[in-house]
Amino acid sequence: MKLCERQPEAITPGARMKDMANDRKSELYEHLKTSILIFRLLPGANLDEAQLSKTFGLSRTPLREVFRQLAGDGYVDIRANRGARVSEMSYTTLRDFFLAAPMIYGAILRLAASNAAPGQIEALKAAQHSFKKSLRTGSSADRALANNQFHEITGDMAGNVYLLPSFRRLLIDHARISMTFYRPQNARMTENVSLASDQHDHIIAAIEAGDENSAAQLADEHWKLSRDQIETFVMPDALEAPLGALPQKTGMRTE
Amino acid sequence: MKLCERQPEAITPGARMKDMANDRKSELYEHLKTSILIFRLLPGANLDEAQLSKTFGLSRTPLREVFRQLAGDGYVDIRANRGARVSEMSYTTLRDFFLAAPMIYGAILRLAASNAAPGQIEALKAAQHSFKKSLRTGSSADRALANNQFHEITGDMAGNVYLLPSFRRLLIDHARISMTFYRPQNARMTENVSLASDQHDHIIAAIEAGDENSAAQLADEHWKLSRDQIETFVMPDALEAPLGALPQKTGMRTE
DNA sequence: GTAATTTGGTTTGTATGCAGTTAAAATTTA
DNA sequence: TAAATTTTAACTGCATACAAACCAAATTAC
Repeated sequence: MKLCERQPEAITPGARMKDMANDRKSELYEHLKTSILIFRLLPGANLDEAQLSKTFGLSRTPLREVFRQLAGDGYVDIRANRGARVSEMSYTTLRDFFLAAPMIYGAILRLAASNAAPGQIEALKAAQHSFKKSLRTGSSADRALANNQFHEITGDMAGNVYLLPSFRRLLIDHARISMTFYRPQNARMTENVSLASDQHDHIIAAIEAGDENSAAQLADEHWKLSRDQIETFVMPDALEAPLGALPQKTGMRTE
Repeated sequence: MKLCERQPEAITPGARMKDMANDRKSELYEHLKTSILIFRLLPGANLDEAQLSKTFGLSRTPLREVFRQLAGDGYVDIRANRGARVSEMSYTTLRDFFLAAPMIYGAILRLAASNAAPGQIEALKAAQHSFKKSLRTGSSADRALANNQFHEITGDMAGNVYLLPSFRRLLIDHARISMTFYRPQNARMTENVSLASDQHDHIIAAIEAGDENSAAQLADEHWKLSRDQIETFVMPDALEAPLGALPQKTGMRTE
């Protein structure tokens, strides 16, 4: 969404040539970002400077600056003398995720409802349109990216510079976790996704009405649905285990 | 605290030469970090590549990578073709700060109490020792840095990768806000700082006991004290205004 | 005299070559 | 054959040179 050093001003035909290099840079950023979000690049994968340098027509210097930015945003880790790798997802990070997500998501949607600008609401509706389309015709990667886009906009609406870093970090792994666990064949999952889409509509309505409390409650419901979807994978129907027992896991100790 | 690409392994005499460049890099990072925290570099100030390059004996390439990292951590902003500037502190960011800080601080201290490792507790005690020393003999910059160090360690204890980005961002501006508003001549302020030190001691005790609820409550009290200190500056005694009327400001609208 | 434009100097962005480091293959040795 | 050591190839980090963009002062046009 944002490459912090470039605001997407109107591109005049004459300016297109001058911006080529900068475009290649943000192109590379977007490419790597989406590749990581949809698991085209798996956690732990090495980013090959030489190859990316060739395919994107950039020398290694600006390439490495993009790596640094991706590291700052949480997409990759940089280790001394060993290049950049896609940031890992371990069992402990999954636990961290379950602890942090409900709190941050609730706060972001609450703030979004109280701060959203008209233009942002239009952008959110457009994102929701894309999301619905991806449910009908797209791959699960399309779905994950459209969903990611929807929630990134809610983050922009909230516009709190202190909450956004954590929110963005959560969105990265939320997309990746969804890519891991989503199975369109599963009946419950397709139903859940349809429910999620409905919740998006309600979220838009709450934001448009400036209804903070409603937005916060919807955030909670939306989160719980997403959590259930993960649990549906972790504990599939065939086992016929009582799903009601699972939520305790959220608070358990792993150490 | 951390320069993400280097873990401080034991430095053998023979390895010193090899690490020189890397040391200059992390030295530069620390220098800029502390300079920004203690207002030696003011918000909006330009970072001069040429001059820093000379004074730190680094070429511009690694220098710019440090800029990128500082940008990722929230210390500076990088704008296309216009270099790096110390990140701004506006009236709206102050409002964002007041909204986000209580929530994040509470979560971090709660997690710190449940996760802290013995070595980290020792580090926290050492940091508190430095903090007390800075109260007696140090400048207000020393005090801000020691306090920052104390809270950074609590963040490490919590160890939640999704909450840390926001927590670190908050700590940056908490230090800067303190530098703005702290006046050691003011009697109430010196009393507040002494209270803060006591609270640090209680926080250490709660963490050592693994008492989550107590830690969370102390976080709340510690935050409120800090907030009062800011209010003491915003509405000084001389005006003899009812302080009880002020807390509403925390929730007011600025748009 | 004011506004627009050009020009020179400064700063930022990129490419490339070299030096240092790591990882792996090949050789030696027991 | 297995372990240890040397060699070799590939990759990462840094410095420098060059190109592009920006800014401000000076010139020109009106």
